[in-house]
Amino acid sequence: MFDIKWIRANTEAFDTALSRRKGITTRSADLLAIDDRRRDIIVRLNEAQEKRNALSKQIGQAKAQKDEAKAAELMAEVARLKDTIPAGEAEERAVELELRNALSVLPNIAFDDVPDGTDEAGNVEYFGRNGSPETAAKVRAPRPSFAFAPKEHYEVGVAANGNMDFEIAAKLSGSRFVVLKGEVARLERALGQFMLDLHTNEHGYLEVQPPLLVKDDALFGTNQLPKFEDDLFFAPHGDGRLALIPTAEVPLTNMVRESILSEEELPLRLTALTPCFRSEAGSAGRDTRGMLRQHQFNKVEMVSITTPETSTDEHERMLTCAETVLQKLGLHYRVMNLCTGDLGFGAKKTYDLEVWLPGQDTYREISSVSVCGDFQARRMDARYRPSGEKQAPRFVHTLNGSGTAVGRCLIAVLENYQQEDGSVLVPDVLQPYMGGLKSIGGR
RNA sequence: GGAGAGGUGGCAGAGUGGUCGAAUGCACCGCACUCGAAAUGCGGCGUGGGGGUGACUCCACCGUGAGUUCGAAUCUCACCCUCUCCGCCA
Repeated sequence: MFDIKWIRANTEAFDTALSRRKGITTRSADLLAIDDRRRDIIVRLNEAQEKRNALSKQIGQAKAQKDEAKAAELMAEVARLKDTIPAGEAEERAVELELRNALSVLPNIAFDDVPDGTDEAGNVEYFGRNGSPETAAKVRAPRPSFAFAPKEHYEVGVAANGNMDFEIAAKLSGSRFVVLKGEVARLERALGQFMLDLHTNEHGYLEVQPPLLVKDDALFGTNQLPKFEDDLFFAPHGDGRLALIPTAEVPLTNMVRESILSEEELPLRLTALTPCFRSEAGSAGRDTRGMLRQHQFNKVEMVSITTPETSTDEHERMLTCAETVLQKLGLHYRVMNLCTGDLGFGAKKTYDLEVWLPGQDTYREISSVSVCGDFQARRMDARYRPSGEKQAPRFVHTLNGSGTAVGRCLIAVLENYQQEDGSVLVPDVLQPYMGGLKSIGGR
């Protein structure tokens, strides 16, 4: 969410930046008109309150001096303000809500180095700071070659023979659910454990087990509300409701909401392995086969809370953390710098990791790493106090990234490591998590 | 679910109708003392929003929301949360 004062001081920059965003017609003038009304109301209200306060103080003094006549006279004077103050307060609340509502539906503005574009076709491949296709090729696994036609993940023998069961899942829960069994279930677990261990042991993230049900306020903080309510599952609770988290970004990021951290605590790096729940409204017909797009999936999430000065560096660092997962798994992938048309609501810049799926003969998103600036911090009221000289609190910057989507990573392993006989080789780094198994689904 | 206690500034903790945005302690910052540090002394130190070129000034905020009152941290009501005990339970 934007700072109206900043908009007022930077109308042109704001309008130019916002016009890069798809389908947004709001401009600074619309917002400043609301703010002008707000200020008018505040000025009038404050004057009335000041008068009331001054008179009330005099009443107290008059009563202390036992001057009842004067007190009565003053009370009559205050009485004339009686209606204007509550009315003014109601007006102020209304216009402040109006401004907040107008601001809260506006997407973040993109960094200058985010490419323009209307959809994913406008995304630009990224090879890291000072990177190139050559430097990337040194650390990334090459695209695998097959002596046979590689199958899609749900067709690979070890999965197709009942260990990835969509029929049973449909009986339990309907479409877009899956039941994993046996070695495939274990592989899913191994992937999650591997990623979590990597980020906690080598990347400095703190492991967190957050609630999977959250309040509306938390969802507002990380931009799911008010605009993306349809993507969520809700559970009734008391007179209200709780939402099943669509990503651990929600609880992890909101852990700092309504607080003032000390600068020494930053950067705060949090990670969690959780199920994620998405209703996938509007995705009817997309990716209906296999477990690419499910209502429930596991994901390892990384969240960083930083100072404004360090957030862009942290973004590159977080990208590297996510890439390391795929590098260690020996999976081929590419990184895309998302264009303005594909950028998420709260992001200033996003890198997508797209893993190679030989069965689909295409790249598919497996991780999304975003820097949000102070956009979410304003919504959450999450600040930090700079160290050193006495300084006012400032909003933190927030970042989030998948490290990575476990379900999709399972797909990638099945497709990339499949053998002609339907078995799947276990990547070296996963073998300790698989009791030393080098292959699954073999005879 | 039942009973009781409580929610005040970064933390602890006073404050039960007016001069309280709020004592005191800790933490923090500055200065003094010191070779330096500790200790000590002095001073400073909440957040947000208006107005003013500025010095400055006004308003709001003591869990949240309503209410009583000329005036509410303080009184009333509802709700939320935390803690203790009991019950139930993975």
